[in-house]
Amino acid sequence: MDHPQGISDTIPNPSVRRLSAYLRHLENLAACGATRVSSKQLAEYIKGGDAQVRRDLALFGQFGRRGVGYEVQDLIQVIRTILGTRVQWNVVVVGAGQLCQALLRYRGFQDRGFTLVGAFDTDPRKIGTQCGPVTIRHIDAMAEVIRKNEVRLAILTVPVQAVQHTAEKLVAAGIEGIMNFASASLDVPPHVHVNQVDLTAHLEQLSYQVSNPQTP
Amino acid sequence: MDHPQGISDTIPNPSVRRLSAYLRHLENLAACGATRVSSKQLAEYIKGGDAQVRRDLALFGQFGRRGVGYEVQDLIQVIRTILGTRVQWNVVVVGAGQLCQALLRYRGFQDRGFTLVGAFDTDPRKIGTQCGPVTIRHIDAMAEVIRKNEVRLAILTVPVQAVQHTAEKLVAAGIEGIMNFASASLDVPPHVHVNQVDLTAHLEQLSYQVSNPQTP
DNA sequence: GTATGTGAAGTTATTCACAGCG
DNA sequence: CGCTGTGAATAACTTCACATAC
Repeated sequence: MDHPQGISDTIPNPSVRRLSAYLRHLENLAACGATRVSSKQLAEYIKGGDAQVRRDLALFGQFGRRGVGYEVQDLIQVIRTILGTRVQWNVVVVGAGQLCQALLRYRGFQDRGFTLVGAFDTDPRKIGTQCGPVTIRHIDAMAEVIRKNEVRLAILTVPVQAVQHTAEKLVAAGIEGIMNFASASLDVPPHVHVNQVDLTAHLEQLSYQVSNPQTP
Repeated sequence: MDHPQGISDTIPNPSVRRLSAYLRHLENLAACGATRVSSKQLAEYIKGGDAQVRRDLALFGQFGRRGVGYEVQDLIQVIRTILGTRVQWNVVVVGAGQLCQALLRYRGFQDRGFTLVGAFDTDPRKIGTQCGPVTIRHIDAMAEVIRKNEVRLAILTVPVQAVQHTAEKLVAAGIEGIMNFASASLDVPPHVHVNQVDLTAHLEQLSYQVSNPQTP
């Protein structure tokens, strides 16, 4: 389906990823009291070209002013609308290790549209522990928490052996998006989206880049 | 410069990222005792096509056997050679919060070529704390640790306001690659590589995907 | 039969460059 | 003038399809 104006309803994946980056910079600018921003400034933030930025933003409408730039607050709202984070998302964390604790205590999620409403584990020693704003509960209580809080997103920080099995529980409970920190590919139904976060891979990319200096 | 055989000495960025994913799957396979793998199997892991996998692997030589597949151990060695992780890298962490603790206690880095040799902060209450295998030290001791251990990579987990200033200290101490968890773009000399890790962005991608079901 | 390696074709994404508006 | 929005050109990446080897 085509939109009346030249607005595509299918946004290229690289653009969607960059939208998050723009949003981070806009948040920083807003915190500093800036009201306007140019494609040039946003381009510097993502270390890309200004044409790239304008293309990305033009994908879903025209709200820059020629000769002037973009309104910071407007752009924040527009990007949050695209990303779906003008509404608050409830999120659960499964696997109550150190990483889970770090995530639960991290302040940034809340302001950006994500509320961590529960954390689960099977280890009896962890259950009952208070961790930031939530208490660790047994994984058997998970489905109920997900249903009652209309949770659609989950963060998986369980060990690699447990990850597929846990993902299945999440899917059965109605979860539609999973951020997975374990190094295993999840087998889930097509309507469930998985986002793999591999911290080792990030170090490996650096190792590659540092070992191959010609790489730009 | 061209290589004698059809081997490019410049590997496309998406391919380098996939190499890490292949490596994770190969590690899993090796742990299960598998000795061979096909492009089809690797493709399933990354949810891509088998031609893609073969292209990626053919970028740096031919070591599959037609009609058979690839040797798991060989492939592990080859990919680690490309990524530069057959040698061990010493890494420091700056910013001794919860995330730092999670990273220091994470077992996966060591086996994959990364040894965390130090962690630093400015908060006097944190200094002296034992955290996994290392003790938190004052940031003034950082340059010496980096020099003595020939550290080239660093992980930044300091708050966003401190990040540029801390990055400069790292660069001055000779660091060449930075994994940055703060939502700010670092201004560093061109020989220093930065890898931005934005956990909020990952949730935003999921939010977008879940909100736009038609997206494949 | 099975699975790789790779030209050729196709697709997607980025950059150029400039018209158009403030 | 400055900065956006965008066709047109370019570059990057992916997929097809098949010869080749086991």
